[in-house]
Amino acid sequence: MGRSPCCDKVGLKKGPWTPEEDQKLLAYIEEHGHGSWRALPIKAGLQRCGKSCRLRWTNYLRPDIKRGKFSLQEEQTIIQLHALLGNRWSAIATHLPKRTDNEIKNYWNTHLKKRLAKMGIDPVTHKPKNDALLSTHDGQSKNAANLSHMAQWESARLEAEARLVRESKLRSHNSLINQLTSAAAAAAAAAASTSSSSAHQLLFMKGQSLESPTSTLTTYNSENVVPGIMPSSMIEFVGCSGASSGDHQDQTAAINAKEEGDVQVQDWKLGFGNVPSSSTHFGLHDNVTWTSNNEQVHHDRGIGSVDEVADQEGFTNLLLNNSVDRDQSMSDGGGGDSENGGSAGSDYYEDNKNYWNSILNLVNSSPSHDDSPIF
DNA sequence: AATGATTTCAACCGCCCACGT
DNA sequence: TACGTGGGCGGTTGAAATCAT
Repeated sequence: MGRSPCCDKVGLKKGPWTPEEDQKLLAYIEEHGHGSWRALPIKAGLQRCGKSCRLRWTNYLRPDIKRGKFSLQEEQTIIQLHALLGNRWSAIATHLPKRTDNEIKNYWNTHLKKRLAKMGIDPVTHKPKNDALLSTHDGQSKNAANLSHMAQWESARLEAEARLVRESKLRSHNSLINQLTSAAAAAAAAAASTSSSSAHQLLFMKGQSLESPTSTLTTYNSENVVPGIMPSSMIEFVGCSGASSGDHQDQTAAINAKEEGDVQVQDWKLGFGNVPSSSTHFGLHDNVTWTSNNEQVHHDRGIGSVDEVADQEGFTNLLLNNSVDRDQSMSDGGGGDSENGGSAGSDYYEDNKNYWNSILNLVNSSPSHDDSPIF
């Protein structure tokens, strides 16, 4: 049906905001709240359209915005949530308090996307570009069935969880939560009973809902489709709130990770099997302090070439690290082989477990309960 | 120091959805 | 049910900053 412009563009200012305009907007909102964005500019004495005012407020002037460099934890969260949610920046932003969707989007496009690409990971699908790596291990077929079941089950569950988080922000209907959870479980059980022959394909479920084995869940919302599932061993979410308190050494190891270093694909390949947990320690703690809110305070330091390498490795290894947060919640999936298992298949399975668990932790630790809007 | 290339990010644009009438 | 409106979202743009030569 088309849409009329949000405002009459004639005579309205565009482009960068001046400090005076910022001050007017801030003062007005602080006193009155934004109310109707369309009506706001006139009331506030601004020659801007309401949409521009809203954007300026939400992306820049809002007092609860954290600006500046993204921490490693934030980077990991973005990457994992992007694997889960795709380019749904606002949904991702709900898991990163004080960061705006616009900022996250920009950071993804300018930093993380390129970094993943350099690591040999397709930033769109979160699949390794050379996924032959995944199919040549002896003994892997033994785990394929379990993996596919687990992947399907978790995918279904994650869809429900992600949905749940969003819904809970809009309204707190516990009954809906129960419905979604049970629906996810039921659908997943049905999906698992029809597992295909290719665990590989199931693990890396494509972005289209038609290709998703969990598409049965879309009865309640088609947008829940998981757009891309990252190879599970690639990323271990170290800093999720449920298990982060003891991991500051690992976190600090890669803080200040220098962007666009020479990330070796070999690193990724290595990590796909076994990454020694000790490899994530670089002893850079001196340069970072942590607040009680788990936020980092960066101290100035020169980053020499050695540091750059170490930092980049830190980022890489934190992405690849599979040593943290062993979780028992998936005990029905893999027959109990431990992290000490030597076979590539076992590691592969274990890594999947960790990846899914980390995302579950991430979703479960959603900040949705404490980030109420100011206005 | 000058210049061109590249990167960053604030801001805009157009589309979509929810809601009211 | 159809339509109008407001708000939100994701993609894109372009000026400014930074880097490389």
